[in-house]
Amino acid sequence: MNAVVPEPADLSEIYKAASEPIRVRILSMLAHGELCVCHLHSSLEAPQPTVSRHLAILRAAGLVRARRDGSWMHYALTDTAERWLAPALAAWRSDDALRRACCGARSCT
Amino acid sequence: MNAVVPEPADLSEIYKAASEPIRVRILSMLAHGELCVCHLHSSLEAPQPTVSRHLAILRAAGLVRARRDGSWMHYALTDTAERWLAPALAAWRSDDALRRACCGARSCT
DNA sequence: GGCAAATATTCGGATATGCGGATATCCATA
DNA sequence: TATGGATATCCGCATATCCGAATATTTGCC
Repeated sequence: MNAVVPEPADLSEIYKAASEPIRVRILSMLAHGELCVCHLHSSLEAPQPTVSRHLAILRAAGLVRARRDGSWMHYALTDTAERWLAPALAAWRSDDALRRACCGARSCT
Repeated sequence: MNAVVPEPADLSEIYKAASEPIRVRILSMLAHGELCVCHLHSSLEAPQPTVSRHLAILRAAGLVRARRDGSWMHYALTDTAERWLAPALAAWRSDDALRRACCGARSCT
């Protein structure tokens, strides 16, 4: 039920969706490429419902899309996010140390 | 008392400050260059206290700086805004029709 | 000093947002 | 069909945000 990715009507809606620390970290991680929720969940060290809720907000804003693969959901940036946010996220990432933590010995892709 | 422009600690704080339609329009107009409040006020067709409050939010986030010139206050983007937002604002502006309305016969710079 | 224009701040109420915890749903496998 | 892992949604509460209206502050000028 999420085939159609809405295009935000206003740049402020894009920024509102990105205006939360966990959501910026999610977007920043996804700027590397597609990731499954368990990846995000363990890397962010945030409760799973919290991560899921933030992903839903990003999805509703048209910034990420979901792809089901068995029981896993893989999330990736949409073209909208690539266009309006990815340049800043890429520049931001280099100042940051987010992406070191990852899901360790987990078996998810 | 606003000489020191704070550097936001997190990209999400920048986006939060930009996550409101009027504030995006203000930032977009300032991307052309410095403007006085009366300019913004009449162009936006928003009440003056509303504009002033949004400018204070942008100032607290380190996205704009103020310069006094007589009774007028001129606002401009900071380097932070130029770096993290201006490219998107410039691209967005071309899709938009904001900057047509201006203060008409007003005498302010 | 007193006035008027430009700008900023405060106050109160309506609305929105984020979070933790509990629970529901979806899917693969036995 | 039953079970367990992965993910999503619902509920209730605390907090944050926005707006309009009123008021305060700053500045230039007489």
